[in-house]
Amino acid sequence: MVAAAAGVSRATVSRVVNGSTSVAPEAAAAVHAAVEALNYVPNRMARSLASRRTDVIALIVPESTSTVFADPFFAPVVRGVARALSDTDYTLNLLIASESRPEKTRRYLLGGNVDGALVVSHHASDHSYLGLGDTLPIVFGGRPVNPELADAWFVDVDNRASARLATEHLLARGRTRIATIAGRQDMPAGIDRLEGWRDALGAAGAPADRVEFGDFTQASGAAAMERLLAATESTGAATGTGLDGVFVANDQMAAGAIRTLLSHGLSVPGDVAVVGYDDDTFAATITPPLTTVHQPSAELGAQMAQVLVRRLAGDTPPHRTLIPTHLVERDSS
Amino acid sequence: MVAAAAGVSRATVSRVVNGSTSVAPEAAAAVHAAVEALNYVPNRMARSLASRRTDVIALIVPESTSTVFADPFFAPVVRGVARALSDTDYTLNLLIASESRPEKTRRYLLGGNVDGALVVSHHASDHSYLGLGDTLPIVFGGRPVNPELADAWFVDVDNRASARLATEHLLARGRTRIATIAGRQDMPAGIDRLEGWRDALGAAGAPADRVEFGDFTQASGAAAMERLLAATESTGAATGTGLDGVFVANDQMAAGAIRTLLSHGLSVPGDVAVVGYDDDTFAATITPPLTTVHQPSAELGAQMAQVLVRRLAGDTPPHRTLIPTHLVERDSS
DNA sequence: GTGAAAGCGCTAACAT
DNA sequence: ATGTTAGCGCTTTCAC
Repeated sequence: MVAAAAGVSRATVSRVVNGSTSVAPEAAAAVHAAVEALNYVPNRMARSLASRRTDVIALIVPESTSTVFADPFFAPVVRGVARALSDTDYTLNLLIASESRPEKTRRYLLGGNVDGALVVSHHASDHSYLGLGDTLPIVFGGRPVNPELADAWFVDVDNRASARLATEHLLARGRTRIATIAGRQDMPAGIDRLEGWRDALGAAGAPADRVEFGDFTQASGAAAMERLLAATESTGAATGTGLDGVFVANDQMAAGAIRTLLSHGLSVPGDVAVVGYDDDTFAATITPPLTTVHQPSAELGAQMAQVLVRRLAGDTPPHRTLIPTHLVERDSS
Repeated sequence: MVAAAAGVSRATVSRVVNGSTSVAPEAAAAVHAAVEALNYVPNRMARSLASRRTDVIALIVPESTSTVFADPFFAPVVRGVARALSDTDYTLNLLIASESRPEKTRRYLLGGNVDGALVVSHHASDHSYLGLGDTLPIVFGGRPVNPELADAWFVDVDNRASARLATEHLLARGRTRIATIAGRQDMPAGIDRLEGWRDALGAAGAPADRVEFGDFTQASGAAAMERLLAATESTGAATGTGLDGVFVANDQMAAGAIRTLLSHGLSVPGDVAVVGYDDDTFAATITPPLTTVHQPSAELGAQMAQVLVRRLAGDTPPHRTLIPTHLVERDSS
C-alpha cells in the first residue's frame, strides 16, 4: 500500500480511511495528505474480501428492459431507492433480471457481489428469488402474493387503509348510499380494497351491500356500473336516489363507471360522486378530473431501501411495512 | 475450499470452474459433482482480487432517474447493451450517475468494481468521465461533441451517411429540386446531416443551394419552410415547380415544414416530398406519415458493448464506430 | 494509539 | 494433467 509511505503502517491507513476512532490527529492528517497526493482509491474487491461486505445493494427488476422503461410504475420506485441510498454509503446496482439468464443473476447475487437485494415486480409469481432469502438479505416490494413469503421482508402499499380512506372521504362529503366496484378477488389489490370499503362503511354504520366486480379494465368498470344502476332502480327508488357515491378499485374502471353514469344522464359528482384508486396518468385529465388515491411508488422504493439498510445494520425492522397513501381530491367527488 | 473435498486440489477445482483445458475427464466430473452437491458458488471478490478482473461492465447514464426513464432514447440503448452482453460472461451494471454524488460513481469506477464502462448521454458537456479513460477502458456513446475526446473510443450514428441516404431517396423518387432544412450548426447532428445532403446532391450533379436553418423545433421547421417557399417564388417559377423535395434534419422540424406546405395549398408528397430524420414517436402518426431515417438506438447500445468487450479482450477496435441507419419509407415521399 | 501478523477465497505461475 | 507455492490489497485481532 503506497499510502503507507506517509509515515504510518497499513493498519493505520486502513483505520483512517474507514473513519475509525483512536487514531492520532497528526497521523490521520498525514494519511489524508498522502491519500490526496497519491490519488488513492481503495480496491473494493480486496476490502470486500477482508471485511466480508461490499457496500453494494442490488435492485432487481424481474422484467424485460422494455417493460422497465415503459411501465410508469418502475421509474418512481427506482428514484425512491436511489434517493434513499444516496444518504448512505451503499451504491445502487440496477439489475434488469430477465434480460440475462436468471442463472447469471443468481450467481451474481450469491457470488458475494452485494450485501443485500431489493426485488420489485408486479407479478409475484416469480419464485426465483425466494430461495436466496436465506443466504442474502432481501426486501421485496410491490404487490406480494405468495403465501410462502410469510417469513420474508416486504414493503407494500396499504391498500386496505387506502380504500377505507377513499370511502371515508365519500362519507365526509355527505354521501350515504355508497357502492363499490371491486377488482379481481385473486389479487391483494382487489381483495384489500374491497375490505377497506367495508371497513369504512361498517365503522359509519352504513350498509355495505352494493358491490359489483370488475377486472380492472375500463370496460369492466362501465359494465359494473350498469349493473349497480340496474339493481338500484329495481329497488323502486327514483333514479339517482338509490346511489350517491361509488368507490372504484382502480382509475381505469372508474373512468368506465363515469362514462356509464354520464350516459344515463346522471351528473358526476352532482348525482353520484366517484373516487378511484391509483392516480394513474389519466386520472387528472378525464372529465371530470378524478378524485383518487395516489399510489406512492417513490415512497415504496425509499422504504424498501430503508428496511434493507436497517437489516444490514443488524437491526430487525418489521417484516411487513405498509405505506400510507393519500387522497388526491379533484372534481369527481 | 470445500469442493476440494472431492478428491482433487484447489487449483484443479479452479481450472474446472473456469472451464480450463487440460483437466482429466474424471477429475472434472468429480469436481462438477461436488460443486453440485455443495451448492458451491465461487466468491467473486476473491476471484477478482486474484485475477484482477471483475466480469462486470458498467453502463453509466449521467442523467437523473426521471430523465432516464422518461426519455425514449435510453431504453433502447440499455436494451441493446443488455442483449449484446448476454452473449458474454459480463454482467451489466446500470449506474444512474447524477442520482448519487459524482464522487461516489468515480470511486466506484476506480475502485476496481468493473472491468470497463459505457457512458451514454445526450449532452457531451459532461467531462466527468474523461479523466477515467486512462485508468479504465471506456466507450462513449451518443453524440460526441468534445474535441478532446479524439483519443477516446466512440460509437455514433453515421449522421452524414444517413442524411445522404435520405436525400438519395428523394433523388431516386425523381425529385430534382431538393432543398434542406438543416439543424443547429453547433451540434454534430446539425452539421453532419447538412453535409450528407450536400454529398448526395453533389454526387448527382444537382445544385445544393437551397438551405434554411432551424433549431430542431417544430416551429422553426415551419418558419424555415416559409422562407424556402418565399425564395422559390421570388425566382419567378410557378408555385411548387421551384421545389419538389425537402430533406429535413429532424422529424419535429419536418412536421412543421409539412404544416406550412399544406397551409400553402401544396400537397405532400404530390407537390413536395418530405423526408425527416429520427423516426421519433410521432413520425408514423402525423399526416401524411413521415418517411424518415430511423435512429438505431438499440444498435448503438449493442455496438458500444461490443467495442468494449473487444477492448477488454485485448483487441484494438477502431476508435470511432459509425452505425449505419436505414430509411423508413412512409407516405411523405 | 499503533504496528505485526494472519488471513479473506481465489487464481496463476511454477514445479512435478 | 495436477499439486505446491505465492500472492491479489485490504481488514482485523492481538500485542505492544
